[in-house]
Amino acid sequence: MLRIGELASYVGVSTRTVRFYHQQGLLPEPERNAAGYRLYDGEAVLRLSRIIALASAGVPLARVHELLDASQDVLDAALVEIDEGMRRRIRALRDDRERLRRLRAGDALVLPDVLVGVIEHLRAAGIADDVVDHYRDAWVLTLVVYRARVDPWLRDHGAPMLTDPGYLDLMVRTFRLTGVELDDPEIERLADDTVAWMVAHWDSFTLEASLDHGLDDPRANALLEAQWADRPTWVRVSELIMQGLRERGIEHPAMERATRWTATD
Amino acid sequence: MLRIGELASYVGVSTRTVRFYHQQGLLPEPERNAAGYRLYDGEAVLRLSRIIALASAGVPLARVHELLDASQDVLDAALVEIDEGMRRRIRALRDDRERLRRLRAGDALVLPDVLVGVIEHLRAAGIADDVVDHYRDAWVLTLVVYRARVDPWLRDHGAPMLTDPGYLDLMVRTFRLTGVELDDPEIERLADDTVAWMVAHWDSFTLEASLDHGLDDPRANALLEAQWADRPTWVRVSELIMQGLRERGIEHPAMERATRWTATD
DNA sequence: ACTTGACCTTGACGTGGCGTCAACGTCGGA
DNA sequence: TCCGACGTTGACGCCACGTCAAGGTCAAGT
Repeated sequence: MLRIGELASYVGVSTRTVRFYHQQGLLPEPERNAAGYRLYDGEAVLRLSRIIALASAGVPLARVHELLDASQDVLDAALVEIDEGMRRRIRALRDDRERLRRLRAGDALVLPDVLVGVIEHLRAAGIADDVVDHYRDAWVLTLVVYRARVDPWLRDHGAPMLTDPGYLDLMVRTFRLTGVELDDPEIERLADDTVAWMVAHWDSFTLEASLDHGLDDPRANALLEAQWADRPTWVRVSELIMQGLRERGIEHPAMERATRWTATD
Repeated sequence: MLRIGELASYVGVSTRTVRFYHQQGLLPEPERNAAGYRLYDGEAVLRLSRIIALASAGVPLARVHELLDASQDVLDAALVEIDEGMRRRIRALRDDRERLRRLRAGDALVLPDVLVGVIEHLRAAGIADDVVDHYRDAWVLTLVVYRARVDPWLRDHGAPMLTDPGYLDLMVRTFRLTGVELDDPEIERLADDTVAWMVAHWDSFTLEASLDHGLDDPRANALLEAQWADRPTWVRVSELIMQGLRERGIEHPAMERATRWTATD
């Protein structure tokens, strides 16, 4: 007859675990010797082995309880279901791991690939880290509050724009302006060039669709605008772009918001 | 400014989670309105997003706490380590799942493939389920108490024996004897044939090595013998085989144990 | 002005599968 | 006889929240 420590070491668990299984009613309490020590036989070893086999496969103890005395058919059906659950858990873990990988590649937060590309481009172009961080944070905020509306916009309009080399150049120029005086002549040149780029490309991804993001939650917008408030040069560029577009006869109700976003994106 | 419910729904967690993060010091307590409601700004959204990004990737909150204000280098190093941990967890889950799969194929307990094959052969040969179960349980017990010594034995000697069609026939005949009278003439015939098989095959996997399992823990052996005690025909076959081997001049200190095991295996 | 119903507050307890004391009794070998 | 390893029960701890309970507040509609 085995004592609890021997039993436990045979099947590779702790004595605490064995006693816990007794307490849960999974393993019947065996006979005791005069001192109150538990004494186990081969049957206990077998039952405990079955419990461990199921539990170590991730089956919750409550299910183990049901399955120990179930028929083979019930057991088989349950095992299929448990296997499916494990498959899902593995996939979830793999997804987590993939997110983690992109969390490294994608600058410590999970952003769509196209934005990660933009951010890397800006860093490679020598834009200061804190400036890029600020831009990244603006996107994170936007995605947090508008994920459902931004995802399709990014796919349909943002991606072609944000991967266009000409537009990326304009962005780099915008970011280089951070902190300069508001009457710097480059600001006006940049706004003009951006308007020119937009006009040249707007046939390909129609104006209205690209401008109307549908970002219409006032509370959320207040958050987002606060994020831009301490970047006056960017705001100035936006205003000039908006003005330039109006001069060319382009108007839209969502334009004020839209130009702010497309210009500094 | 956002209230806690808006903040929580933006980032996709419960209000309880946000309050919990406050309690843990992960997220600073924001200002309150006159009624005591928490009011959040964009910075809180960003910090909470970072927490969620890490936590939902499986990083323990204690680590999240460290990493939130860590340098990029420290963060990167930690993420590599966390990724490694996730890789291990995924592999462990996959192993569990594989064990679960074999737990179904392998008769509700995890046995080496060669034994699963034997058990399936016995079932296919029409041996009653409870008899096969008993045999399987004997193996489970053996593996539980002698895993380290049985695994190499199985690999070197058990596997060739237990996959030999002639030996499998002898096993089927042994199992068919379960429950017959001890003076049934088939018992003696079977013992003779088994001795003949052993003598014919013993050159190929030397006698001593195959007989000496090294199963020398008396407490464990008592368990195992109890498992055989209620199968008198099997024990009788063992004795006759041992006797037959002795008549042919084959002796070994471990023989009594060994023959019991090889004969009824 | 009043109601309604959704939201907010703090605090306490529950979850699962054990780990880890604490405070004590027993066993086996030197 | 003594020591150290082992056994007993009971209670609390862990993690990341979920879920009441017992109230107070807010915004919209009547």
